[in-house]
Amino acid sequence: MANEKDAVNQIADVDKDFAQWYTDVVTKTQLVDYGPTKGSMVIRPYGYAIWENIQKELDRRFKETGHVNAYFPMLIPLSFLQKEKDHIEGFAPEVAIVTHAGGEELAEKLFIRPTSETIICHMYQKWVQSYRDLPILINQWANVVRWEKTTRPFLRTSEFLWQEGHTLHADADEAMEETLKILYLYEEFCKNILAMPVFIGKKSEKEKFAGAVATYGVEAMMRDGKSLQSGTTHYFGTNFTKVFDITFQDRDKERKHPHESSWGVSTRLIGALIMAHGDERGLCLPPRVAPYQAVIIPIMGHKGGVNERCVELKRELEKAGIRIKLDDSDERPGWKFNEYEMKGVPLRIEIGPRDLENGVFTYGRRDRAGEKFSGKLDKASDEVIKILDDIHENMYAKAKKFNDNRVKLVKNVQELKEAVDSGNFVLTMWCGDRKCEEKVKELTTASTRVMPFDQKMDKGLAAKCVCCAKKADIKIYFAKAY
RNA sequence: UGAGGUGUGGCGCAGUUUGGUAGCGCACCUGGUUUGGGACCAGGGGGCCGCAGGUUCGAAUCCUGUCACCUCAACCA
Repeated sequence: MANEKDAVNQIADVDKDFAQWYTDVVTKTQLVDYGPTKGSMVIRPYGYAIWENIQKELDRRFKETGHVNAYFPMLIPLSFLQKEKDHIEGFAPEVAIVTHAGGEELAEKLFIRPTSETIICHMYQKWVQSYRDLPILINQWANVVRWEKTTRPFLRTSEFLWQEGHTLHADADEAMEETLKILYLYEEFCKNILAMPVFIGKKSEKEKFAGAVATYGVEAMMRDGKSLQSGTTHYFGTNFTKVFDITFQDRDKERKHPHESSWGVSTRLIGALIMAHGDERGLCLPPRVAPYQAVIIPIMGHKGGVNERCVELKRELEKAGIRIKLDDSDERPGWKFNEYEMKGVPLRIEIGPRDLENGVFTYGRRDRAGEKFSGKLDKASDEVIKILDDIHENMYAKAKKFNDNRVKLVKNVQELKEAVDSGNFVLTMWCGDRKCEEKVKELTTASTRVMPFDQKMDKGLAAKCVCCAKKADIKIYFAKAY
């Protein structure tokens, strides 16, 4: 941890050293701290509160679309991992294995879930007999462990928190519909809750999940122009249901394998919103997930009933459903202004003797730092709700504009390289050959992100592959990725 | 895994080249004055220098090993 009380002067310049800025911000605002084992992080209360708000909003959406929550074990027999060939190849290198327990070596070793397809399919096999048992629409909130070579708080840690939905359907169409439904749900969530515009679409064969038939991605642009995969949904077909021998008897009396979908987002979303909205002052939290949506700072609190009025206002705003903090500590106001800006609190309310005389509150918005505004004290809760919504809209609009300005249409590898090197996504045409994808990666370090659903030809593009210049009809985003 | 860097009170760092009683700023504690963009005065507490060996009369400093973290690259959900 950095100096926790005098940190704002110590965060790196966001434009000069973005990586250091990120590390500084996540530690100095007390979102997170490093754990004692390799790549582990402690999510501190200020960071965990964001996760709780994300959970609340997502969970409500899952339930509204018919899903239920369950919990499966973290330790899984090693043999389960080996059933699906691509799955084991994809995950084996990063799986942690438990070999001893109870003071003895285990007869069958256990692995710590890096994801739960195997254990969940094992259980589904017992639960599914008839078409009447379908669909199964289960989500799980859990931790997973993946032994990564390099780690960064929220972006890639050896253990992280996520939700994973695993659904079974009687036919392919329904499973695919589910896969896309959740993809759009994630997009809507990112927009309306995180104020973060995202790029959605289908992943290339190279980038798809180990064991999936098709993978769809939610990609977010960070302010260094790199992409962060912020969520994925997968259509598994019958890949797992076959190897786990899950069958049901259908209306037509035939025994069939159900079709499966799976989808997830993780604490990486916290990293995404930090890097999408942050600036030179530190965090800038979207109001709908901010631990405190507003902070009240009394000025000369002992004078003229200022403190008392602040307490009253706090109660009033709480009653209106606003997450609010009153900071009546001994620090000076200027110190608090800077502190809460660094911590990204969307709205700062200042109340001093002068405000009380005029029946107003003075406020500062994090999305327009430096400016000051004034609102009517007797209508505070209505005003605050309006301001918070406006902050959300403004943050989204800012981010959208940023994204739009940083998507470049390119026709060859040279243009592609120049664009991604100067912090852009590119939209281009691709022939579909994996070799071209790999070559671009080798030459530019940029990888394919998603193929947007709108495949209509852009005026600025030609039907020739960005790499081999042969006929190409796939429109796709490339970007450097986290 | 490759290259580079860093480990010294809670945090940020100096001290290591040239071994000789561990220092600075912030934070913290006590008292007081303060309060509209990071206050001030006075007093005070806290570290054997990542860890393990070795050299030496003597090691934060030299040698060997080891661990952790950071950055870049590779890999990856």
